[in-house]
Amino acid sequence: VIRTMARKKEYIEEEVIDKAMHLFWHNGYENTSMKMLEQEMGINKFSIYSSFGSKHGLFLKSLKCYNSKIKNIFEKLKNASNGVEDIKEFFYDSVNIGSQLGNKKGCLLTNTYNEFSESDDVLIKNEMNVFMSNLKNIFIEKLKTDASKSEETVLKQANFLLLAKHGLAAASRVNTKKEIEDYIEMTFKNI
Amino acid sequence: VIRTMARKKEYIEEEVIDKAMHLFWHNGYENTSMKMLEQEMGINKFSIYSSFGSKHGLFLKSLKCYNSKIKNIFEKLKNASNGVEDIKEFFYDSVNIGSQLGNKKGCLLTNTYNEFSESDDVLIKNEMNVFMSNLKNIFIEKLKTDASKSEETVLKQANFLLLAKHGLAAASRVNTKKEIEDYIEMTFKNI
DNA sequence: CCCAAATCTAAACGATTGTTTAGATATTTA
DNA sequence: TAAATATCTAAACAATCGTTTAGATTTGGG
Repeated sequence: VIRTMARKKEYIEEEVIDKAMHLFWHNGYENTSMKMLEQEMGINKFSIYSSFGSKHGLFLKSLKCYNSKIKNIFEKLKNASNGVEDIKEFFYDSVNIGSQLGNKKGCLLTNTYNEFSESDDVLIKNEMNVFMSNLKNIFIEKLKTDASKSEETVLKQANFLLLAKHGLAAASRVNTKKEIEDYIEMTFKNI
Repeated sequence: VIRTMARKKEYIEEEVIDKAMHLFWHNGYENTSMKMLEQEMGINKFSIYSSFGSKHGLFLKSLKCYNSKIKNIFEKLKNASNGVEDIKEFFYDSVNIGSQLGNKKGCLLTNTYNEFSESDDVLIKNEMNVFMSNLKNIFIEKLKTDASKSEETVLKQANFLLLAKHGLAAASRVNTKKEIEDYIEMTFKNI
């Protein structure tokens, strides 16, 4: 005899993941406790564990949630056709999306990259590396649209932009909008 | 009757602070436990508390220890006289000092800045702000040696370099030496 | 209508956090 | 040498960490 659904969940998983994601974004992984997650998500520990298995599982789900939030600015960059100028706009989009999604600073992925840089968490480090190499490939593709650049130049500039993007995300947590704009403008002067 | 020294300390404070500093540098504040500090410093909790009051106090001492370690590359920058070229060398010195002092990545002050960016720890945030504004002032002074730059340009470039330095320290934790060198070279191309 | 199953609340779990304390040990001075 | 005191070891402290469990509550199918 197959029995189906009994009692229904009183929350929507996507909604509570979104709330958890914002908390991790603001505090980082280690400085976000289950107690804080209970309060922010509006459900208790039992529900969190039955839905996501562990704090770590919830964090991975939050990273995927963040990825889907920023997907459109990646798509925008991919589909654009003005080369370097599009990358510059991508930089602006990247720092602006934080204020759009609840006035958060920096980038959750970059924050995570930094927090876990000395860790040996394979799952998360892999997630980070995929993100980084994807971004680098997009940069390369965009830079290649300028046929006058040698392949060596393209690679060098892609590396430069990758570090600049990483640094910008880190710095944007503690610097003003004006300073950030100046930084982006100066960065692309060199390309 | 005034009584003086009884039993002697079996450790030198400066030495154990140095070891604590390296541990904080590697793991950050929150991810360094008293247990780890006991092992690394080679003394037990009682001694740590009697010498430094608290984990927080020990961390502040570690920051000061780090400051004294990097003091000479700051002095070198101040006393040099080739303008922007000196700042560039300062960037190289900054990333190299980590490998000199025990193969550590990034900069303890920048790591701390990032870890405490959303905290309300006044003492530490103040320490960070002093460091940042000092650095900015040095940049300004160096940039001013080129009389052809307007004051506005000097300020803009100083801001740019400050963020670039911050970003470099963050990125240097996860990037290769080659990528970092490329980044520095590109950064100073148009300054 | 009743029983099985899923979800809820709320308490307890052992481990670890930073911090404190009790008592043994060593050193100095009178 | 004896009394005073600073430093040592090692255990205990309360609070919090992430995780699990026991039991009440709701739901749906037979």
